[in-house]
Amino acid sequence: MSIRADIIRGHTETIILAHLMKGNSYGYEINKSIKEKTNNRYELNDATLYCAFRRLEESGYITSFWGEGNSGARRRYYSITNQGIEFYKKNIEEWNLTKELIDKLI
Amino acid sequence: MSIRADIIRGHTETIILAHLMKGNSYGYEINKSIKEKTNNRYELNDATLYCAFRRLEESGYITSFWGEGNSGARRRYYSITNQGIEFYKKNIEEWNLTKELIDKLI
DNA sequence: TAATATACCTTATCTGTCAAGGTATATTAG
DNA sequence: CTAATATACCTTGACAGATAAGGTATATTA
Repeated sequence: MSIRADIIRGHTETIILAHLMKGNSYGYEINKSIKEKTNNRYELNDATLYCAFRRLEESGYITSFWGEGNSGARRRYYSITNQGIEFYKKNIEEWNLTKELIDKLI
Repeated sequence: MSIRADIIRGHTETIILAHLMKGNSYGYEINKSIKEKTNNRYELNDATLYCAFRRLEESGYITSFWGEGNSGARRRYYSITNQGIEFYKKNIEEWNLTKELIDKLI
Protein backbone atom coordinates (compact mmCIF):
# COMPACT_ATOMS: atom_id res chain seq x y z
CA MET A 1 0.00 0.00 0.00
CA SER A 2 1.27 3.43 -0.88
CA ILE A 3 0.23 6.92 0.14
CA ARG A 4 -1.57 9.54 -1.89
CA ALA A 5 0.20 12.81 -2.56
CA ASP A 6 -2.49 14.85 -0.84
CA ILE A 7 -1.88 13.05 2.41
CA ILE A 8 1.82 13.81 2.49
CA ARG A 9 1.36 17.25 0.98
CA GLY A 10 2.56 19.94 3.30
CA HIS A 11 5.01 17.62 5.05
CA THR A 12 7.66 17.71 2.35
CA GLU A 13 9.46 20.69 3.84
CA THR A 14 9.40 19.26 7.35
CA ILE A 15 10.77 15.94 6.10
CA ILE A 16 13.66 17.73 4.40
CA LEU A 17 14.35 19.88 7.45
CA ALA A 18 14.27 16.82 9.71
CA HIS A 19 17.05 15.31 7.63
CA LEU A 20 19.08 18.53 7.69
CA MET A 21 18.72 18.70 11.49
CA LYS A 22 21.21 15.82 11.56
CA GLY A 23 23.72 17.59 9.35
CA ASN A 24 24.23 19.04 5.90
CA SER A 25 23.04 16.93 3.01
CA TYR A 26 22.00 17.02 -0.64
CA GLY A 27 18.90 16.18 -2.62
CA TYR A 28 19.73 12.75 -3.86
CA GLU A 29 20.91 11.57 -0.47
CA ILE A 30 17.83 12.92 1.31
CA ASN A 31 15.52 11.12 -1.06
CA LYS A 32 17.42 7.86 -0.76
CA SER A 33 17.17 8.17 3.00
CA ILE A 34 13.40 8.67 2.79
CA LYS A 35 13.10 5.52 0.69
CA GLU A 36 15.18 3.53 3.14
CA LYS A 37 13.44 4.81 6.25
CA THR A 38 10.04 3.89 4.81
CA ASN A 39 11.15 0.53 3.35
CA ASN A 40 10.48 1.76 -0.19
CA ARG A 41 6.94 2.77 0.66
CA TYR A 42 7.55 6.44 0.01
CA GLU A 43 9.87 8.73 -1.85
CA LEU A 44 9.68 12.29 -3.12
CA ASN A 45 9.29 13.13 -6.76
CA ASP A 46 12.38 14.91 -8.07
CA ALA A 47 10.48 18.03 -8.96
CA THR A 48 8.77 18.10 -5.57
CA LEU A 49 12.11 17.84 -3.83
CA TYR A 50 13.88 20.57 -5.73
CA CYS A 51 10.85 22.83 -5.63
CA ALA A 52 10.82 22.49 -1.86
CA PHE A 53 14.52 23.37 -1.66
CA ARG A 54 13.80 26.60 -3.56
CA ARG A 55 10.97 27.53 -1.23
CA LEU A 56 12.96 26.73 1.88
CA GLU A 57 15.92 28.75 0.68
CA GLU A 58 13.77 31.72 -0.32
CA SER A 59 12.19 31.63 3.13
CA GLY A 60 15.61 31.64 4.77
CA TYR A 61 15.18 28.21 6.35
CA ILE A 62 18.12 26.65 4.53
CA THR A 63 21.24 27.80 2.68
CA SER A 64 23.01 25.99 -0.14
CA PHE A 65 26.50 25.59 -1.59
CA TRP A 66 28.09 23.43 -4.24
CA GLY A 67 29.99 20.49 -2.84
CA GLU A 68 33.78 20.35 -3.19
CA GLY A 69 35.62 17.36 -4.59
CA ASN A 70 35.86 16.39 -8.24
CA SER A 71 34.70 12.78 -8.11
CA GLY A 72 31.18 11.85 -9.07
CA ALA A 73 28.38 14.14 -10.17
CA ARG A 74 28.32 17.59 -8.62
CA ARG A 75 26.24 17.99 -5.48
CA ARG A 76 24.42 20.97 -4.09
CA TYR A 77 24.56 20.77 -0.32
CA TYR A 78 21.99 22.29 1.99
CA SER A 79 22.35 23.55 5.53
CA ILE A 80 19.55 24.39 7.95
CA THR A 81 19.54 27.90 9.43
CA ASN A 82 18.46 28.98 12.91
CA GLN A 83 15.20 30.19 11.43
CA GLY A 84 14.87 26.79 9.80
CA ILE A 85 15.32 25.07 13.15
CA GLU A 86 12.56 27.19 14.65
CA PHE A 87 10.31 26.46 11.69
CA TYR A 88 11.02 22.76 12.02
CA LYS A 89 10.09 22.76 15.69
CA LYS A 90 6.87 24.62 14.94
CA ASN A 91 5.99 22.07 12.28
CA ILE A 92 6.55 19.18 14.67
CA GLU A 93 4.13 20.75 17.11
CA GLU A 94 1.66 21.31 14.32
CA TRP A 95 1.97 17.68 13.27
CA ASN A 96 1.23 16.50 16.80
CA LEU A 97 -1.86 18.67 16.92
CA THR A 98 -2.91 17.49 13.47
CA LYS A 99 -2.72 13.85 14.50
CA GLU A 100 -4.86 14.58 17.51
CA LEU A 101 -7.48 16.50 15.56
CA ILE A 102 -7.74 14.10 12.64
CA ASP A 103 -7.98 11.14 15.00
CA LYS A 104 -10.94 12.90 16.56
CA LEU A 105 -12.56 13.61 13.21
CA ILE A 106 -12.22 10.38 11.29
CA MET B 1 -2.65 27.48 17.07
CA SER B 2 -4.45 26.52 13.90
CA ILE B 3 -3.60 24.13 11.11
CA ARG B 4 -2.50 24.89 7.59
CA ALA B 5 -4.71 23.78 4.74
CA ASP B 6 -1.96 21.65 3.21
CA ILE B 7 -1.78 19.54 6.32
CA ILE B 8 -5.48 18.70 6.33
CA ARG B 9 -5.65 18.48 2.55
CA GLY B 10 -6.70 15.07 1.46
CA HIS B 11 -8.54 14.34 4.70
CA THR B 12 -11.62 16.40 3.90
CA GLU B 13 -13.42 13.53 2.21
CA THR B 14 -12.60 11.09 5.00
CA ILE B 15 -13.81 13.57 7.62
CA ILE B 16 -17.12 13.93 5.81
CA LEU B 17 -17.50 10.19 5.36
CA ALA B 18 -16.70 9.61 9.03
CA HIS B 19 -19.63 11.83 9.94
CA LEU B 20 -21.95 10.09 7.49
CA MET B 21 -20.94 6.70 8.93
CA LYS B 22 -23.06 7.69 11.93
CA GLY B 23 -26.10 8.55 9.84
CA ASN B 24 -27.35 10.90 7.15
CA SER B 25 -26.46 14.54 7.54
CA TYR B 26 -26.10 17.82 5.68
CA GLY B 27 -23.30 20.30 5.01
CA TYR B 28 -23.96 22.89 7.64
CA GLU B 29 -24.39 20.29 10.38
CA ILE B 30 -21.23 18.44 9.41
CA ASN B 31 -19.18 21.61 9.55
CA LYS B 32 -20.63 22.63 12.90
CA SER B 33 -19.75 19.19 14.22
CA ILE B 34 -16.16 19.57 13.02
CA LYS B 35 -15.90 22.88 14.83
CA GLU B 36 -17.27 21.42 18.04
CA LYS B 37 -15.17 18.28 17.95
CA THR B 38 -12.00 20.34 17.52
CA ASN B 39 -12.96 23.04 20.04
CA ASN B 40 -13.07 25.67 17.31
CA ARG B 41 -9.58 24.84 16.16
CA TYR B 42 -10.68 23.67 12.76
CA GLU B 43 -13.53 24.01 10.31
CA LEU B 44 -13.95 23.52 6.59
CA ASN B 45 -14.31 26.39 4.19
CA ASP B 46 -17.76 26.36 2.60
CA ALA B 47 -16.40 25.96 -0.89
CA THR B 48 -14.13 23.14 0.20
CA LEU B 49 -17.04 21.34 1.80
CA TYR B 50 -19.43 21.57 -1.11
CA CYS B 51 -16.66 20.76 -3.59
CA ALA B 52 -15.93 17.59 -1.64
CA PHE B 53 -19.62 16.62 -1.68
CA ARG B 54 -19.61 16.88 -5.48
CA ARG B 55 -16.52 14.70 -5.78
CA LEU B 56 -17.84 12.11 -3.36
CA GLU B 57 -21.17 11.91 -5.14
CA GLU B 58 -19.55 11.68 -8.59
CA SER B 59 -17.39 8.85 -7.28
CA GLY B 60 -20.44 7.02 -5.97
CA TYR B 61 -19.38 7.24 -2.34
CA ILE B 62 -22.42 9.26 -1.24
CA THR B 63 -25.91 10.03 -2.51
CA SER B 64 -27.96 13.16 -1.83
CA PHE B 65 -31.58 14.24 -1.49
CA TRP B 66 -33.40 17.40 -0.46
CA GLY B 67 -34.67 17.30 3.08
CA GLU B 68 -38.43 17.27 3.73
CA GLY B 69 -40.15 19.67 6.08
CA ASN B 70 -40.92 23.30 5.44
CA SER B 71 -39.37 24.95 8.48
CA GLY B 72 -35.97 26.61 8.25
CA ALA B 73 -33.71 26.86 5.24
CA ARG B 74 -33.75 23.92 2.83
CA ARG B 75 -31.20 21.19 3.47
CA ARG B 76 -29.50 18.78 1.13
CA TYR B 77 -28.95 15.55 2.98
CA TYR B 78 -26.19 13.09 2.18
CA SER B 79 -26.05 9.35 2.69
CA ILE B 80 -22.97 7.14 2.51
CA THR B 81 -23.07 4.21 0.06
CA ASN B 82 -21.52 0.75 0.44
CA GLN B 83 -18.72 1.85 -1.84
CA GLY B 84 -18.31 4.88 0.39
CA ILE B 85 -17.98 2.68 3.46
CA GLU B 86 -15.25 0.67 1.75
CA PHE B 87 -13.49 3.86 0.70
CA TYR B 88 -13.73 5.19 4.24
CA LYS B 89 -12.17 2.06 5.69
CA LYS B 90 -9.35 2.20 3.15
CA ASN B 91 -8.69 5.81 4.09
CA ILE B 92 -8.51 4.99 7.77
CA GLU B 93 -5.89 2.35 7.05
CA GLU B 94 -4.02 4.82 4.90
CA TRP B 95 -4.09 7.37 7.69
CA ASN B 96 -2.65 4.89 10.17
CA LEU B 97 0.16 4.10 7.76
CA THR B 98 0.73 7.80 7.12
CA LYS B 99 1.11 8.54 10.81
CA GLU B 100 3.66 5.77 11.11
CA LEU B 101 5.68 6.90 8.11
CA ILE B 102 5.67 10.59 8.90
CA ASP B 103 6.64 9.91 12.50
CA LYS B 104 9.63 8.03 11.12
CA LEU B 105 10.55 10.83 8.74
CA ILE B 106 10.22 13.98 10.80
C1' DT C 1 30.77 -0.58 -24.86
C1' DA C 2 26.26 -0.44 -22.87
C1' DA C 3 23.73 -0.12 -18.87
C1' DT C 4 23.07 1.63 -14.50
C1' DA C 5 23.62 4.77 -10.65
C1' DT C 6 24.51 9.24 -9.22
C1' DA C 7 23.02 14.12 -9.28
C1' DC C 8 20.74 18.14 -10.66
C1' DC C 9 17.23 21.02 -13.19
C1' DT C 10 12.87 23.07 -15.91
C1' DT C 11 8.23 23.37 -17.82
C1' DA C 12 3.41 22.56 -18.20
C1' DT C 13 -0.35 20.58 -15.99
C1' DC C 14 -3.32 18.90 -12.32
C1' DT C 15 -6.13 19.29 -8.21
C1' DG C 16 -7.80 20.52 -3.56
C1' DT C 17 -8.39 24.66 -1.15
C1' DC C 18 -9.80 29.36 -0.32
C1' DA C 19 -11.45 34.22 -0.74
C1' DA C 20 -15.10 36.59 -2.14
C1' DG C 21 -19.10 36.92 -3.90
C1' DG C 22 -24.12 35.46 -4.06
C1' DT C 23 -29.34 33.73 -2.62
C1' DA C 24 -32.98 32.71 0.73
C1' DT C 25 -35.43 31.66 5.13
C1' DA C 26 -36.03 31.57 10.32
C1' DT C 27 -35.06 33.28 14.76
C1' DT C 28 -33.71 36.56 18.19
C1' DA C 29 -32.78 41.21 20.20
C1' DG C 30 -33.95 45.87 20.67
C1' DC D 1 -41.75 46.18 13.72
C1' DT D 2 -37.16 46.02 12.36
C1' DA D 3 -32.38 44.90 12.32
C1' DA D 4 -29.15 41.58 13.22
C1' DT D 5 -27.85 37.00 13.43
C1' DA D 6 -28.05 32.10 12.44
C1' DT D 7 -29.16 28.69 9.28
C1' DA D 8 -28.31 26.68 4.69
C1' DC D 9 -26.77 26.31 0.13
C1' DC D 10 -24.09 27.63 -4.10
C1' DT D 11 -20.46 29.53 -7.83
C1' DT D 12 -16.32 31.59 -9.70
C1' DG D 13 -11.51 32.68 -10.17
C1' DA D 14 -7.11 32.25 -8.31
C1' DC D 15 -3.44 30.05 -5.65
C1' DA D 16 0.11 26.76 -4.49
C1' DG D 17 2.20 22.29 -3.83
C1' DA D 18 2.81 18.06 -6.36
C1' DT D 19 3.63 15.50 -10.60
C1' DA D 20 4.78 13.80 -15.32
C1' DA D 21 7.83 14.24 -18.67
C1' DG D 22 11.41 16.08 -20.44
C1' DG D 23 16.46 17.40 -20.09
C1' DT D 24 21.99 17.50 -18.86
C1' DA D 25 26.26 15.39 -17.14
C1' DT D 26 29.58 12.24 -14.77
C1' DA D 27 31.13 7.78 -12.60
C1' DT D 28 30.80 2.96 -12.03
C1' DT D 29 29.72 -1.71 -13.25
C1' DA D 30 28.74 -5.65 -16.37
